[in-house]
Amino acid sequence: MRAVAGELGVEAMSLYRHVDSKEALLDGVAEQLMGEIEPRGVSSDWAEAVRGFASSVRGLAREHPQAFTLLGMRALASASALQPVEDLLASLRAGGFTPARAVAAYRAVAAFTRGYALSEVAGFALDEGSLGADTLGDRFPTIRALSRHLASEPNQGSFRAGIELIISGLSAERER
Amino acid sequence: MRAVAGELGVEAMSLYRHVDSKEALLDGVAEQLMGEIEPRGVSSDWAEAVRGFASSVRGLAREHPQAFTLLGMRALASASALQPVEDLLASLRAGGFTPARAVAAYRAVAAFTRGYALSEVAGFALDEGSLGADTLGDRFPTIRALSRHLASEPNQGSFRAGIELIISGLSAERER
DNA sequence: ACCTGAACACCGTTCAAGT
DNA sequence: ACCTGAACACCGTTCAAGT
Repeated sequence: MRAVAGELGVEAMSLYRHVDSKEALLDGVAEQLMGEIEPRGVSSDWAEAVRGFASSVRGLAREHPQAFTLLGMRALASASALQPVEDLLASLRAGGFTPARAVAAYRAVAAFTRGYALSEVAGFALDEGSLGADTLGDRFPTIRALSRHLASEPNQGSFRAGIELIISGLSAERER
Repeated sequence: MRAVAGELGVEAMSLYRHVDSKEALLDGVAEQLMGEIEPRGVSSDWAEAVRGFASSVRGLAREHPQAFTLLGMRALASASALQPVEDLLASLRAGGFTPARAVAAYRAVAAFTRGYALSEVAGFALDEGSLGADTLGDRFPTIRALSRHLASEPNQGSFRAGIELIISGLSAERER
């Protein structure tokens, strides 16, 4: 609070005229962050809407890695934070998903995206350097054998592959 | 630190004999938490290994919701935290995934699981009560229409559905 | 209405000193 | 080797008082 106030050229106590507590202020930051996602409207292609939602959220994480952490364990319910959710759900419904399946699809996409973005911000950190190579070889032969792949930069590819996996699963489900 | 020390019947400064800082202590808690997952060994059924990994991690979140938050933004690399990862990767390799595809599959599963568990701990909070019903109806018609489904308790079903989606996507990919 | 001084009850951490 | 007293430089927050 003191730092924020300092940035505004004011004393810490002044902030309490405008927010109830530090936690409420951080809630506001998180909502503001989600509000940065530019609305895409309802897409006629549900898979494209999934890709758009996911890459928008990941973009937030890359632009504001510190603040993104706040989204990790907060349930947002402000108007600005809900627009992207509305658009995605509407696209899924328009794409032929039943209400129950649209919600399930949304949750799967949101969970993957949130988890991936947080992992990326934290650093995946399974490269060979971060462990004693000896115990690694003995106890974790597979991790050792795959260390080259695990160490590769968390890149666009690995993220895209994940959402395509989910989209592929959703397509299969939709056809049944 | 003062609270932890109190729990141990000791003064706060004593802890610094054993840990470098509060952050290091929290790293230790996170690693201990992951270490609570009982090893399942290498499964001959990769899909079953995916289900086991995912439900183990989610079980952690439900048993220790507060501590689980620590996993949200930490990259773990301790031996105890790596055993479940080793087992899953080994099962995927044994199941016929190439090194690159096994790593991609692991990342997708881990990201979804982490994201879902964190959302569940935070509370999904998209029920009708958490928003002014008026603005909801006007600006977010789809959320409003789906509010009954969105409000439903984050249950076993919604989680299972998500991993089955990923497993289904992985199966399709594996066959290509 | 908005800001501030002074104060309260805390933090994590260091360091010299104790046993 | 392990613990502690005292102290430092901080926190978030309240409240009466200022303009």
